[in-house]
Amino acid sequence: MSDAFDPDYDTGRDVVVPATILESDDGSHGQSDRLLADLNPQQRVAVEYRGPALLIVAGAGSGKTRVLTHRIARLIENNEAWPSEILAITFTNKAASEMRERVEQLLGQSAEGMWISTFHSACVRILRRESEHFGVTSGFTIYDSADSRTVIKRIIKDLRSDTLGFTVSSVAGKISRLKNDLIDVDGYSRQANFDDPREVMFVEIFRRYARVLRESNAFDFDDLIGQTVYLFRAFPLVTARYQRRFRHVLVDEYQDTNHAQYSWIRELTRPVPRDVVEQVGFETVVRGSADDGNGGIIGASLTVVGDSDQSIYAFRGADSRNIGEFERDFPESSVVLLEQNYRSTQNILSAANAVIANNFDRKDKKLWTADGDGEKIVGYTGFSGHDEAQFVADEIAALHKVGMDYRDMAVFYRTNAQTRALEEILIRSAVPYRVLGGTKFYERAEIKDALAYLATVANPHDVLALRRIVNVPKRGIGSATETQLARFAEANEISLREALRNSSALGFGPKITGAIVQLATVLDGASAMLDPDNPAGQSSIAEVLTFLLERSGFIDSLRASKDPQDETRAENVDELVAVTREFAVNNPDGQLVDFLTEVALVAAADELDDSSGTVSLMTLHTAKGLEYEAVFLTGVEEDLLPHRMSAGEPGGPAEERRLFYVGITRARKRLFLSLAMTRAQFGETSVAMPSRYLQEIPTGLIEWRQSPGAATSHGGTRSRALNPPRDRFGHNRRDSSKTDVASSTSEPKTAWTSRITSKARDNGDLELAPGGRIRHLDFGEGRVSRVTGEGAKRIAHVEFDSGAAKKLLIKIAPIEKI
DNA sequence: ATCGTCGATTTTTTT
DNA sequence: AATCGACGAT
Repeated sequence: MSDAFDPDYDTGRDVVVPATILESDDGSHGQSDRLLADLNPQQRVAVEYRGPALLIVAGAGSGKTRVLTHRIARLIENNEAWPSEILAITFTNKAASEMRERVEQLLGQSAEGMWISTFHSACVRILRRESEHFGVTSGFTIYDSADSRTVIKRIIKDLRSDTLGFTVSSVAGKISRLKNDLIDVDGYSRQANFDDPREVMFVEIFRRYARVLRESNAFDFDDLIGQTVYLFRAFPLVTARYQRRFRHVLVDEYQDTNHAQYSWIRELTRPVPRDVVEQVGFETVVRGSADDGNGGIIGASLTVVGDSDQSIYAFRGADSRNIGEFERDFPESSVVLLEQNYRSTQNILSAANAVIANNFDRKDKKLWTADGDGEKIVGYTGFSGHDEAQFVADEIAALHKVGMDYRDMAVFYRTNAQTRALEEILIRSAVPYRVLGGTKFYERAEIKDALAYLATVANPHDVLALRRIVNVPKRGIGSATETQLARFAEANEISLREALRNSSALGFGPKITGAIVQLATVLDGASAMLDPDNPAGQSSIAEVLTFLLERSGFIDSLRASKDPQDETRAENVDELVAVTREFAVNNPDGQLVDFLTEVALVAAADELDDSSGTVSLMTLHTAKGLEYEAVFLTGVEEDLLPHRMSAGEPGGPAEERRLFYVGITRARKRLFLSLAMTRAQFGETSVAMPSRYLQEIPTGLIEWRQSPGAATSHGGTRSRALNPPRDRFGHNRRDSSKTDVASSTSEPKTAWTSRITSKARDNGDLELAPGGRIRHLDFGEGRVSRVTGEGAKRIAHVEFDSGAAKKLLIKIAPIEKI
């Protein structure tokens, strides 16, 4: 995203009122009717209403994105606003790009100049522009939560605060909550009780944390919002440029905004008083409608869309009261209610309505559809998590058989840990799937290492990044050496980076000194490659990254390693280089910091690739805002949904219910609710109880393939009668006898386990290494050339003696070592 | 400084 | 089950 943005730019061009505006007063001109034609009456009001503030209460699937995009398009098409006067805030990057696309589609032109982005992206953009007002440079690093935790971990260790019961997560959570409430160290200490040693310690931790970030020229996620609010409040003249530019502010998922985000919106939509206008001395005249008639500028028009029933982020500071109190906060506001649902069948909606009705402190709202009841919700109680997973896999296969695309199906779960069983079974059942937001690509250690190299180049002050790579690959720089370097830097008041360069003065052994100086040279060399004054010209990000990876020895150490996983890691790093190239194509003017920003702000749902043709697996949180033809909501059990951890928290069970509600309302045609009677966790198996939320669904809406009661009282025998095995997947038939033999020793005498194991062979963790020989049932003997992938998805690349080269999924391929 | 082993601890959700 | 940290051996 190139930043050719200037807040003063082009808002004032429109001193002449376009003729279309005069015409539009009676709402009857032809051109824009196209934008209203396919809207219901409420949606129309939401699109056409003009006023200082509008709250659109949009039930699930009621077409809120449609309303927002049409509203924006209409503002533009009617010449009520220039594209640059629009600011639309969404929750994820995916939602933002989707909205941009749809607006462009409606307008038939590019939406250039509009800001359609997430809170965090918008804040980064503002902060980088205005960084001169802070003690940071525009090249600041963004610390993700893992980075924050690393910093906190070191502080806790240094201060030995674990003796007072401080843990990384408790401190990280508290700091995050404070920042979301716009409370900084000083603000906190003002009301802290200093008689309490824990309080004193916390203040000290908080203070050090803030200092580390400041010295590292870094912001954490929460700072991005909080510091922007601070900027808005402290520098009215700066803020006025944004307040003047953005005449129409639209916010999606308003129920998930926290206090900092709320304040951000508040500041941005404030009127600009006359004296500020005069001080700034805007060169251009403001659009007539923004003139308050007294030399000032009226506040921007604010449109928020939300549904308090879908508020599922209270745990991290989201305050759905923001939506409840909108009318009080913005006195001249209006409210539009969207209840007609265009997504799901009535059976699904009735279930959702019945469940959410149990939350008492809500405005009553009932979703309805004109599209009929549809099929019943299917319920299934498995005996174990694996049995449940098998049900999911079977139903997916059945749906696929009758023509449903894999990409139209999704499996939801409360916790990421539940993916294990699901993945195992889906692999065995040959169902193509993707896990969204599991261990993300950018969270892998080797990727974070490579990115840390880039971060040290982009931001030489970034101590965390430098410390991360100082001994990666192993250079013989252990903690002792590192501590000495840090002390040296502090004593001489130089940066750690500078200390590295001058390390020969420290009297380390020649080997270590050489390694340190070599690292400093590589980093400086990379910096030079990006120097705009470099006579050789600036290098691309990919070139810099490749330079760093090669000269530092990082990539070689991975390639030379004996650990077979390092080969995969090297491939991941190569993949990262490819990502930088792709970034350069999409962002011709993109600088290194822009790349690092983009990488830091990707969310789980952003990974979604609609064209992938696979079933999507994700947590219920990630699922918000998405929809699928068929949805499998798994693990509907007590202690899981609602989660055990939510029980103690005030409002916890209600929030969990909303989570369940969000899951239900993602489904268009088919909804499957499943649970297991026993679930493995911490490596132990415990008994699970059906979720209380299940009882809240009218019994007539669910057709139980195996009800919780039946599963308990009749053991496994009943399940097969009710749920006869379907035939599919003939490809393993030939070695089925072998599988039976292998599993017969340990197989309990219940029918349900055999349902799973007889399906496909399982080589489990068969160890294969490059160079090894194997025999394949069909292809004969061959040599393994390499092994890629991890866990259940490990793939052997085999060159068969017949000459054929094949890639085989190790877990299920009919192969054996020879 | 690095590697290996043992034991503790973990799992709620994420921009 | 799997990761992480502490500790001891090399």
